[in-house]
Amino acid sequence: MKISEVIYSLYKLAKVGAIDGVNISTNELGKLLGLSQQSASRRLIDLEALGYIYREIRGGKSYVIITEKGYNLLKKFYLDLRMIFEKDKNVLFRLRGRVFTGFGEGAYYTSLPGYKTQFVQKLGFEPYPGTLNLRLDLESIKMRKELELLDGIIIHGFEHNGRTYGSAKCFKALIENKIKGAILLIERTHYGIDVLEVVAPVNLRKSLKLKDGDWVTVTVLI
Amino acid sequence: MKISEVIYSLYKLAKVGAIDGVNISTNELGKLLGLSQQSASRRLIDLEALGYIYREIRGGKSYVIITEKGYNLLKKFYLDLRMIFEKDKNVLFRLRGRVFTGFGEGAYYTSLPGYKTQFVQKLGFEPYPGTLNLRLDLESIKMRKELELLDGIIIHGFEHNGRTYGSAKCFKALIENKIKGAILLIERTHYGIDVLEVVAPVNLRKSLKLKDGDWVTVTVLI
DNA sequence: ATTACTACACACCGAGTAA
DNA sequence: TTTACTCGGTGTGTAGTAA
Repeated sequence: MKISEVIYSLYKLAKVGAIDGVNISTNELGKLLGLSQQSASRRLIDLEALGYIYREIRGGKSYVIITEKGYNLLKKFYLDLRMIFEKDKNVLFRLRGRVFTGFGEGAYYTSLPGYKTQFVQKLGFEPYPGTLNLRLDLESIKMRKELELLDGIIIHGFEHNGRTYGSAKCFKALIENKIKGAILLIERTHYGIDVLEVVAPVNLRKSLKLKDGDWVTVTVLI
Repeated sequence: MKISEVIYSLYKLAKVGAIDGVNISTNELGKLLGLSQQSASRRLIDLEALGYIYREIRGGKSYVIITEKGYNLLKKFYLDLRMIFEKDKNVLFRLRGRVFTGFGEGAYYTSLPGYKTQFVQKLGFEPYPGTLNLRLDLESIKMRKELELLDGIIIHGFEHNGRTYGSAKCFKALIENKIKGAILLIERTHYGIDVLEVVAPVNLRKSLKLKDGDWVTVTVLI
């Protein structure tokens, strides 16, 4: 059996739920694969013999579940295709969260020369003293976790008068499709992973007329 | 030629750069595909005849570039796999666009019984008569193009009094993280691809206090 | 070195059919 | 209804070879 047929069959099976297990007749499968009932039956037999699926008869129909071997084969294809299609695209996340008032320390940190000079040099703007705090929605928290894994712009920590100041990872971002700024993933933050801190050259609260509870969209540019 | 072979061949070709164009001998391609030189040669001839690749001889070798038809086929395969593997992330895309006033025909179409009953049945709500028109930003237009390739919820066209009404593809969506509705990709629309039409059970302009030029974020859900 | 034709072999598909 | 066997036709791959 050709590898292309294995992949195509696993793909069609996965599409109807065979990763978690699916009850399907060979007739139905045949239609999905563009084959006769007889050929679909043989296809299942072959896939099972090769270890790509597990199969049994349940209620007269075939119950099919893709094995780990089959899952890994299909996933490798998926990841290859992702490389192909997402390679030279500005990978983009769009996070969304509600404004809230934080501890007010953002203003202190962003005005420290040890950080400020790095911001100017690496982000191209002098940050307005203070960060905009957003409490992210569920999907944005997932995206934030992916951002943690990515290489961003590193703002290095430093030591001053015996006190250490932690480092942060930044990504350039567009706030509300209007204002260029950056998001900060701060190493040692007092906030949880559901909080995102945003900096910009201007006072975001004022410029965008924001008040606590307002939703803000941040487009991360990579 | 079987579709599975077409996809597999395009995948291997894309992997070595055939989306942008690649110089490859039939011998090399044969090795990639697990075929003889002769079969690889025939494979290229067949793919070209079917319109999936463009091909010419350059410097003694075959220069191969995947056509739009081939690209779309492979991309659909990729997006399907993404749906399969990323289904636990239930956000597909986050589109963003500015409100504008359209021709006002949305109200007419959404109130037609031929469409309305399908909306209720397939989307689970009766649409407020009228659509919200959004002019998308650049990144959202790219996302919209990807949505065109995906399987969505199909609203079928129909004929009434000798006039035909086109079909549309829908995706459930969350507008401004607040209101459940759907986006419409209309088959025969008067607008360009930079326009997205949004429906919801309520008057979105009123509920979200929107006016022309306001930015709106639409989260497309699986 | 290339591509790609012709000829032939065989793997694969579907019809018929059994269970 | 199912699944899945046998068997015959054919699509697809390869070898040989030309250009």
